[in-house]
Amino acid sequence: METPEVHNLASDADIERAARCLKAMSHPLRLKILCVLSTEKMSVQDIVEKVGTSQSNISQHLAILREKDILNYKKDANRVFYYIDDPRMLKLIEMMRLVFCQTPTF
Amino acid sequence: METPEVHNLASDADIERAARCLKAMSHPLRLKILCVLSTEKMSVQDIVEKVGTSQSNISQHLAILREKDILNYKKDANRVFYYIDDPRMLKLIEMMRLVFCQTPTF
DNA sequence: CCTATTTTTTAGCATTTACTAATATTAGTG
DNA sequence: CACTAATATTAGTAAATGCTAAAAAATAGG
Repeated sequence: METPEVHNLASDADIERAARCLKAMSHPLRLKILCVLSTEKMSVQDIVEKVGTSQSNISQHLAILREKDILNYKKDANRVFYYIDDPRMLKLIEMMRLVFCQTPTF
Repeated sequence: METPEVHNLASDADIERAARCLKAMSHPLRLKILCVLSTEKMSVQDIVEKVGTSQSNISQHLAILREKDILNYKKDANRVFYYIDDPRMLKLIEMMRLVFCQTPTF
């Protein structure tokens, strides 16, 4: 009996946090946004063009990522530039690429 | 539109696949199930005890993970043992642990 | 067969999600 | 100020999700 409970995402708090983050990443458009932003800071308009859906839709997805602290942003005059601040998030995205793309993985 | 576009989860197909997988992992109970199974094969009953919700609920979550090919299973008499088959999935879970737990982040 | 145990499936319902269309806000420009 | 461009917000609606409770399958043992 593991009394001290080791289910290796240590605590339930960790689990909740991770699940919330995964959920935020688990929509195709949001994942694509993250991929696009993993290499460069970008304005909403640019994201709209790269990702391809309505401006309103992108904005709503950006809001979700923003609220979950997955994206950060900086206003510049008329425009808003979004970017990924947290190195852990970058690492995670890189990991996804490793796992989900045409990869020999090991 | 799709110019030779590198948004680094290579294709939209990759994105869809990754998003579907992430979505499957993005529920606290399912994530906990995955964590628990990342070290050992386990019967449904054992998972119920480790994870903690109704048996029916666990079974439904297992079905979701199974249908997305995230979990594999083996029947043994009365019982069904679930396990993670894909080494990429194991790698991903390990990654989550690195990113979401008491982490040095790098 | 009858029964007990383990697991899956189903039904019903409340909640959340995602989208479109329309409107509002913010900032720059003439 | 009026006008335009960029972004955010709101409202409405259709679909998906997650849960509980109840019923069904599957398997083993007497």
